[in-house]
Amino acid sequence: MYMAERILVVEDEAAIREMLSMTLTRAGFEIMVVGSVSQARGLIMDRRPNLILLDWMLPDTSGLEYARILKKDAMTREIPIIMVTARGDEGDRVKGLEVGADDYIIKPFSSKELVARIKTVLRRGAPPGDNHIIQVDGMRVDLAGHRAMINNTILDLGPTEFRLLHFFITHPDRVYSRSQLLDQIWGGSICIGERAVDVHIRRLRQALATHNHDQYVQTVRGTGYRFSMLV
Amino acid sequence: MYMAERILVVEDEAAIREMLSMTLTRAGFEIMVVGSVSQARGLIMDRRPNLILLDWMLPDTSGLEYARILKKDAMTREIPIIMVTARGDEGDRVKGLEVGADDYIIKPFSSKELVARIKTVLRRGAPPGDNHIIQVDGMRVDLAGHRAMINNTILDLGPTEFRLLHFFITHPDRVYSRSQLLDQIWGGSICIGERAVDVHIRRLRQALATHNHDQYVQTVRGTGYRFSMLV
DNA sequence: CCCTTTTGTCACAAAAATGTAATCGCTGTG
DNA sequence: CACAGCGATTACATTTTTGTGACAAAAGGG
Repeated sequence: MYMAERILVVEDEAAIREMLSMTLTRAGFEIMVVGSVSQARGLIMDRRPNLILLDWMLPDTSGLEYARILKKDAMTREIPIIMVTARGDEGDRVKGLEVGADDYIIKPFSSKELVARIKTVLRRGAPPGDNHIIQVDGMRVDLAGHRAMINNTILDLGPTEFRLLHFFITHPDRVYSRSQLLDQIWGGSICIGERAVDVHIRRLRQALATHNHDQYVQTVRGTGYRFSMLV
Repeated sequence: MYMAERILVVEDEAAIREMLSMTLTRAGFEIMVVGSVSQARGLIMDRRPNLILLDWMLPDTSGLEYARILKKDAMTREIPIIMVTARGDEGDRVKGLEVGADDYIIKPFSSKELVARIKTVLRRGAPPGDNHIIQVDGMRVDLAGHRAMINNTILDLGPTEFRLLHFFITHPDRVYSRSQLLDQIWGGSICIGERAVDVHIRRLRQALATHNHDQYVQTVRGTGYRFSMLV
């Protein structure tokens, strides 16, 4: 099962927005489009994108500023950013890259070029050397190494269980319904019975249980599941 | 007292030069910037750098050629080199590594990535007198001699397997997708089926298995492969 | 130009992951 | 206590992904 990469487009010009959504959808990406940084903030926490296409000029905060914020927050640092700029000014490009953007593209651009760059950046992944490891109470999730550990013992997880644990550990203390989890972990546009979530929750619990950490995955009757350190 | 590492940047594009000097200075390096190989020659004797950042395309001598010269001269052989290549030159990177470059980075790159790579290469720093041999847990990869050994026994590897092992051993504990490996080891602009990676992984494993070191090459289902000392 | 080595592809085998459905078990309610 | 509602568990068929061996094309080396 191929899972589409999710791209967040932050762009205020309606015409460009339209063009982008058509191009990217046709290229097989799942896209979310917003017109301002404030809208982006809300979305990004709930539906973490694999890449952000960020316009330089925006109505509220400037794209540059937002990129800086994103790259400062450990939560979002890993998400690659492509800046979209109207000017060909080299100075802008330098500033953009300096803030931590991964690439930039100058308007007007061909859709082919855009898609090519997006694919390159996605494939490149995070730079080597900075192993962004999330660690909570003896539990570690290493996204780059695609490994989960408890007290230095490697946890044996299937792909879906790994994604589930990663999602949970980055979104603790909050209940998610089965359909929300399907959206988040399986991707937006799939059709799977909700009960499948139960099964994967169980598989995750089983893996955690070997180290007596299964109490962190909690059932909220009638609502869904929650990951929390508090018992 | 800590002495800043000195980096020589050889780059002809003014914009990139500017970005590099700002980035590297802020990262705490002492930097020297020149625009051509001939300028570099003069400087390098007077003020020996700890690392050279070398553009692939230069006005006089090509970066590749200069790297070869540097690596041939006993005086400069120990200085690590990072090649900077433009998108599209990717196919040639193999040559860069073979000539003795320690790493390469593709334009455009984020400043974060660059700094991370520089630090990695500097940390790796070859002990004096040692002809660039990377050694981990009884495994040795001798880039100059194009040989790999385990416990003083020479491993019989094909060229591709050698590059694969070299890449893995210098980038451990991190999963790489098949397409990333194709990029890194074969070069970006080639068209090869992704499954070719499987085959070479297998050949590498076979070679390592004769010394019971094959468990280090690990499959991460649905994602790619990883080299790690941790089982 | 012949011979050897290296490479990439393919087809099939093997293994692992996944989603479903049937069943079991708990909990609260009337 | 029977029942309904909901989650837990299990088994299993299916699908997806990887491993493996054979093979022919390509690349080098004499």
